Amino acid sequence: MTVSQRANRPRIHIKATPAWSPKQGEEAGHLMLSPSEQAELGRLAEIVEYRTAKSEILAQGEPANFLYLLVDGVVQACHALKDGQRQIVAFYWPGDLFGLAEQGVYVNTAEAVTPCAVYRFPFRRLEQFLLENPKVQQGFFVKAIHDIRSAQRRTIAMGQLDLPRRLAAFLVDCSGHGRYFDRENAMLSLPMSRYDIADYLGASAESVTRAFALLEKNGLLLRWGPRKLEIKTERMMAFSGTD
Amino acid sequence: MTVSQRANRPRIHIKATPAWSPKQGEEAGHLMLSPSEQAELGRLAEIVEYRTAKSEILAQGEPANFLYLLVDGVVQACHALKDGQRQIVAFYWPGDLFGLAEQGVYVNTAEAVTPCAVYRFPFRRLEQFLLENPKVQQGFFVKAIHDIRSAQRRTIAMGQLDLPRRLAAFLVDCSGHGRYFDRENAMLSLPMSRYDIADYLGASAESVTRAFALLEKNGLLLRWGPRKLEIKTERMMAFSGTD
DNA sequence: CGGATACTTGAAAAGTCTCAATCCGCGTGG
DNA sequence: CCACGCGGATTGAGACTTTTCAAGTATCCG
Repeated sequence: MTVSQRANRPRIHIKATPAWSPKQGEEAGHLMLSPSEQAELGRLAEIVEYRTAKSEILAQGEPANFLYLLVDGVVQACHALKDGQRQIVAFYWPGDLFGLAEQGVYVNTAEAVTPCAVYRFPFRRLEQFLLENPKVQQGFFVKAIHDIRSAQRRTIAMGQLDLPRRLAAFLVDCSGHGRYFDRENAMLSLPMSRYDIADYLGASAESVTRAFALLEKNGLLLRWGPRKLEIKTERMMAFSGTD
Repeated sequence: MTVSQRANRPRIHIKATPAWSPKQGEEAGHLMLSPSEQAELGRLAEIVEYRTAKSEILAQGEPANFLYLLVDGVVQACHALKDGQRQIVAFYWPGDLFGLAEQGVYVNTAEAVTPCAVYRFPFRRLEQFLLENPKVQQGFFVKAIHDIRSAQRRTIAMGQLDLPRRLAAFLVDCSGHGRYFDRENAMLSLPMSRYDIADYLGASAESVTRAFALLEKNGLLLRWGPRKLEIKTERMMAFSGTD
């Protein structure tokens, strides 16, 4: 882990679909921040880089002092149960916020799936800043609502879809993140392992493999390697129930 | 459904556990609103009452013009899939907000489980009000974060817990809502049917019944009637994995 | 190139679903 | 007030999905 103070910082991009129709001038799928808001927000934060996969960024049960904005890479939020089982609650992609806390304590562990870079905001100062910048706070609010929707979609998938369909929905999801999906050849580079996918889908790794085999048999994808998949996007979406 | 303009309105109570430790003076588990904020917010809203169970409050796919605050009763959010399956995404209890929208359209259908009363806020005016009242907006933000946590807990339950445990967790949840749980006798009055519970837990109604039978056999509850349950709260929490 | 890890496959066991039949409880009308 | 009827709730049996455990194979990284 490296904390950097480099001058040349990436723009603050927060991904979110609004609850209401986007207003004119808004960049599709991203919150709109004015240059000065960008700058001030950026001043609150440090950039931190995690160079290796599986680096732990924050731990379930620890005091929560920071909110994180993922700039580059993929991060997973894991929740450990008493009996040792773990559920991957979410995968985060660039533009996502993470570091969910309850009563001052992190609810999940966040770890790097790939090497990654994050903005790290001290909670207290961020809270103060948001109070003084209602437009920005509204942006964070919209992002929170966006995340509620994602979480609900996931609940629906877990409750109603069988494993092959859940997997299909997951792959469609992954294909929405440009950095790992080459639209040209419909080639998806999965950053995470079968075990991670299994813990995300609430299934065993073996079942995930079997579900992959099924999707391949039905012509929804081709496995060029365990993590190199050619996706038949239309069929995949139709099958998963994702409209 | 009845829209009322009665002068004597209930207080606006929004239930939420904060992400950070509550500050002194905050009412435990509720957002803190000053009397004037209460009054102004109240002025934005209408009170609407739904006198019969199963009344539809808002419908999936319809244009979203209002955000709802549940004052009294129980409401469920149902999501219908293309193939006709339905998932109950959430049950709402007094103090909960509902009416989740995406791009101006409701994502779920909300219907009354019991007769109920709600505050109904026009989105646009509420949005404006929140921009002008950062403290209140922060409150709504905290509520949204609270709801993200609930949704994540649900994901974990769906992914990791078998049906009896999911049911136990659900019952523990229900027992947290005073109006339907008599702490004196540990007697829970379920407002919803087996089918509703099934669609909430992602299971069949028959399986839910069998799970009830199992919990009873193991001494975690007593069924006085299908919807009258004596809960052994400690054992139930221990079993469900709810700390 | 070798070793460790990740992935895949097979077979038996467990959990849940579906379908069908039955039972209960509550509100209605006689 | 009681009998009836209907929807909700329960129970049983067989089918199907997913898990678990065990073994084998591919892949990646040093």
